[in-house]
Amino acid sequence: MRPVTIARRSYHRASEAERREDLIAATLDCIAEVGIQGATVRQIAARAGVTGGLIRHYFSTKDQMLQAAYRQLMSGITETTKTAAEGDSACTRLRRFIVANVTPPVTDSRTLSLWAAFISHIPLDPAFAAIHRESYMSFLAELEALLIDFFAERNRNVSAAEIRTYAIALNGLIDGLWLEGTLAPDLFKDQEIAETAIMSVEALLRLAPGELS
Amino acid sequence: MRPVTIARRSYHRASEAERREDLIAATLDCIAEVGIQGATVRQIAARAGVTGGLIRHYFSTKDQMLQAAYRQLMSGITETTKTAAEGDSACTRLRRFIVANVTPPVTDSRTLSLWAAFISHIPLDPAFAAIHRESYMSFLAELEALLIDFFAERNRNVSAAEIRTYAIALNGLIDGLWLEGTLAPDLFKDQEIAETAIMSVEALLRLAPGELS
DNA sequence: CATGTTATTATGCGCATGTATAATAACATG
DNA sequence: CATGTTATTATACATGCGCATAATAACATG
Repeated sequence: MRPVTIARRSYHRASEAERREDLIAATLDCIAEVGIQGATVRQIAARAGVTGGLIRHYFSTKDQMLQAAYRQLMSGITETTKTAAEGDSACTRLRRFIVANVTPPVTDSRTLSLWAAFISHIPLDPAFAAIHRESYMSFLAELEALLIDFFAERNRNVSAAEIRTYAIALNGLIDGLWLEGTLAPDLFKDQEIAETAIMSVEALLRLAPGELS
Repeated sequence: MRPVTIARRSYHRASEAERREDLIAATLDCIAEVGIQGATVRQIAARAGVTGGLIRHYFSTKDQMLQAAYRQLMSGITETTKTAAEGDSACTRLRRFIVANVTPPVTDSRTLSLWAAFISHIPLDPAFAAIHRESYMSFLAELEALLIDFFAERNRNVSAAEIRTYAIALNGLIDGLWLEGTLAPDLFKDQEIAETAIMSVEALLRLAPGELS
């Protein structure tokens, strides 16, 4: 046999940060499109434009890559809603925060599919449970801060314990409406979920109807 | 070679109904314990006490078995809470229904893990979406019936549209509290979730504090 | 421009997967 | 008690999986 030169793919050496980002993005894309079962190392690598072996260079195991993807998903959601919650008055900020959580781009079937896939791993793997806990507590803290400002603005005296209870209830309501509104959007009229959210929060906080609008 | 008699497992011929039930139960057990990734045909069969090949005798594909399992999971939950919602007055029935939804055995990490695993398949597979829709609408109908009775009992006139809005909001709240209370039970004091649920529903329905207890 | 480092490709291994098919044990029926 | 039906076991097959390792192309450095 004479020596044969085997053609080899040319490639680009990326920085660690951007390669990791690409791999995580590809992981999320894969899970969203073909489920966590179909999100194989090879598929993810293909979607990221690299070959399978590279993954082990950035993540010691596939599971660790999944955890990184979960972390990024949740911090992305938190970021989006936090950005939406801006405005002059505390009332406006609270309203915008609520609406943002039950409106696109947060109500998106891709996001939901990803969220659920990771949620189902929480009882099986402590690492996923820790990530959930962190993002849940951060969400709760954000909500509590908004509520404190809101009540201060109205000179209504509310104890820390009450704030916490309100935050838990509001978070539950928002989560549930987000879930159902995203899972079966055609069951609801346009804006129905957002309007229901606002009306319900007014009631939950014992405000007068329309006080939040 | 002389003829060899190969030993073969002895077995019991079960009725179609009970075998299907066993297989579905084994499927749910498997998903809950090792996730949807680990729930392989062989593992499920082993847990049901049969060999792998049998599954194809009852389900034409693994996916169809998963769908059957999802259907059974949801109808089980619906059944449990419906049974809990009994009592003399509509007020009692409504209160018990709410509490049942955020209290064991419904708040159970096994149930949650199963629920989430299936939810994540909804955007990927219309068959799962149909099952979700059916169970959601049945839940909503149950809630609306309870609310109609409740308002009738108090001679409070509420339109059908308002009933629907209330049901959507209550369902969201219940779902969300169930979710968070089950995912991280240690974050909450004993009964905190159930008490928050009752207080919140009172507020949502614009009742006086304590009116539901 | 030569050299060393390493990010990336390429390839292989052992094993598990879902499904198809043939043999057979269990039971129903007459 | 003989016979036919079929639920169940057993086995095989092609494929894909996660992970390990060796070769190499790309780039940084002097």
